[in-house]
Amino acid sequence: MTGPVSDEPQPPATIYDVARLARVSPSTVSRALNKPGRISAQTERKIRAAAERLEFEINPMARALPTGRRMTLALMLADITNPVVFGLIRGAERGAAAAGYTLIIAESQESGEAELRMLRKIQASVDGIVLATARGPAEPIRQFARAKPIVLVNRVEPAVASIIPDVPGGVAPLLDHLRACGHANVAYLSGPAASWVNSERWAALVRLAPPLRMSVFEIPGRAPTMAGGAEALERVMLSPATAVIAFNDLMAIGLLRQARQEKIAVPGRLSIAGFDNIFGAELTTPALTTVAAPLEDAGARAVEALVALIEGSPARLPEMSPFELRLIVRDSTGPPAVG
Amino acid sequence: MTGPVSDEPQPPATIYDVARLARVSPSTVSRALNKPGRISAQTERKIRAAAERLEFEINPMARALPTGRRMTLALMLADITNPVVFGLIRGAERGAAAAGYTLIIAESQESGEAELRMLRKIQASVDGIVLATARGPAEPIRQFARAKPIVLVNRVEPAVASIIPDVPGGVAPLLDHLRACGHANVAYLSGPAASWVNSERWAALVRLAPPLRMSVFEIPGRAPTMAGGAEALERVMLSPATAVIAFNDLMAIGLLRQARQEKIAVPGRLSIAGFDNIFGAELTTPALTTVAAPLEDAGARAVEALVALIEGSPARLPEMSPFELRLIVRDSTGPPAVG
DNA sequence: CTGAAAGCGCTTACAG
DNA sequence: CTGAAAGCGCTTACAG
Repeated sequence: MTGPVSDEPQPPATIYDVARLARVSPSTVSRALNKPGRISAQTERKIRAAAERLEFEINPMARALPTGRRMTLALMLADITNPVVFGLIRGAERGAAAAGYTLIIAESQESGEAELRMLRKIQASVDGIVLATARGPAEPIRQFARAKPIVLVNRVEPAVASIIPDVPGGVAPLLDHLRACGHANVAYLSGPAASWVNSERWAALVRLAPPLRMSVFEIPGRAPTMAGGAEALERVMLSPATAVIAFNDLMAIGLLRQARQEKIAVPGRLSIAGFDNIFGAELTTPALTTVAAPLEDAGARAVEALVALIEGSPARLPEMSPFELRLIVRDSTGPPAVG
Repeated sequence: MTGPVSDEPQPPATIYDVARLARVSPSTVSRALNKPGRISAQTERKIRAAAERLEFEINPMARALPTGRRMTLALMLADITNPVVFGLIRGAERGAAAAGYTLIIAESQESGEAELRMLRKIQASVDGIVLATARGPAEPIRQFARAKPIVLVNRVEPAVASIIPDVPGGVAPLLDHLRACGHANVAYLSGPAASWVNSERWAALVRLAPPLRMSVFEIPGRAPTMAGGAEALERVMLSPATAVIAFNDLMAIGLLRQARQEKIAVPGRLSIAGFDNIFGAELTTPALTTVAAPLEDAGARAVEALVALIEGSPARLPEMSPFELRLIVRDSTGPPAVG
């Protein structure tokens, strides 16, 4: 009396329905669907046929309860509207799908407190978390990592798995390029103080500039956005800089457009470079010189590492080599005009 | 013997832990946390204090089982890398957070089959689905909508809630603008055949062009991407068109850049317009004329409607007025050069 | 290889 | 207002 599958809405089939149709016990259905091979071939066939007929899909919530495995991962971002995160999202999404996990996206809105709140809230819903642009203090993050698999992107904390860029490897060629163009005074238009990448980039500049006989100084950005970049123009023009390295492409584009609007020649009067190579960086006039990061790849690798952490031996952190940065020279950098 | 909260990783507290600490039964804890007011104020205070002390966070999977409420929504997209979806994602994310739901993002990769597969897969994990760029056939979608709350964006199906743009309201001003510039032959560089918006735009052109004494014809796009737009240039130049309306900004930008590369004057020889006003549309040279859609707002409204469907009376569909489109004239459209 | 039973962490009629 | 009990849909030792 199971009846044919009708067109009318029906509650989704459970393993009990499948069991009844296949004339076995629910436990056997569970085994057949989870560990193929541990069951007689014939029984398994019967069960699969029944499951198919009833369009059975396992209820992930019900499975999660006894096993603790939610088959869900979270990607935590500081700001989902920044184009830089698209690659990360796409890569993480692909990686999660490949490993059979569902991905949820969470946003901290550039706030360390919101970050912690979200972390706490989603904790019970996910098996692990990729913390892509952590802004919060170190201690809570470390504690979280002890309780639940976490992979950091663009940040390092002792005893927490992380995947980071080879920052000096990206900054050096950029600085070389600017030096070769003839720049001696370079401003760094900085990003969020809580950003690890921001500090690292500044540190790399400080270390690499002197040997090249270049001066560097920081112009603090108000926000890592186009508006933040545009606002900085005034201070840039007051400074001795002939070239600006911005924390990210968004700021670089904002600065570049503001300069164009004020008839300041780019790159003649001011060379401008960014980081990330976001969508849009090649669309500006002049097209933006930038340091590209393989973010999609990084997102995928972060998820892979996370899955390894979840499914593997909890003892040791996965090995992760830094990802390579690549200088893309376009038209927004060049020799300073003389005079 | 509950002991102080230690720094070491501990399994998350359950309502049983809270109950023990507060010296009440688990049922009372559940009530106190879910329906404040139905419990004596004193007991409730005790329970809240205990919950706080243990950093209790309700286990959403466990709650979902008896209630069927997962507090999770899905946003289903055709392509997560298209910048046009960012607004949608952001709006949906905000809407979901505001209503206390978690959002998961799913991607169909422009395939109707993958769409159905994903739909089936996530069904048990979510309370409802925003289907933002449905590409699949109508019947399965309608069936799904009968079993589970669904809100369509950019598509209509009988008896399924949906939120759509006022397409003619966006196409008309664009056509007027091109007519005023002096264009008589306009090509429509089309998008995916399965896209409702694509058909509607074409339909609007067909209806609105003749009264303006304009000719329109379709040039089929291979893909709704920059590459798809670039590829179309050859056929555009073979045609009598002096202006092209592209299915979306991505295609318009691809076409525009290809034209620039081949030294074809934009807008002199070819005026180009797109739809959506994505990030990047104002960065091109010339800046792109486009029809902007309030996608963030649409995403938020779609989620609101979905939540209404989930929590409200299941009988009637929420009323939803179409969202307004707005022509943004920039520099990629203008009078055709004579000769 | 297969089944009966207990349990995952909640909620909610049902009593009191 | 509060508690004991049953049940949500699974999984997994434990027997056989």
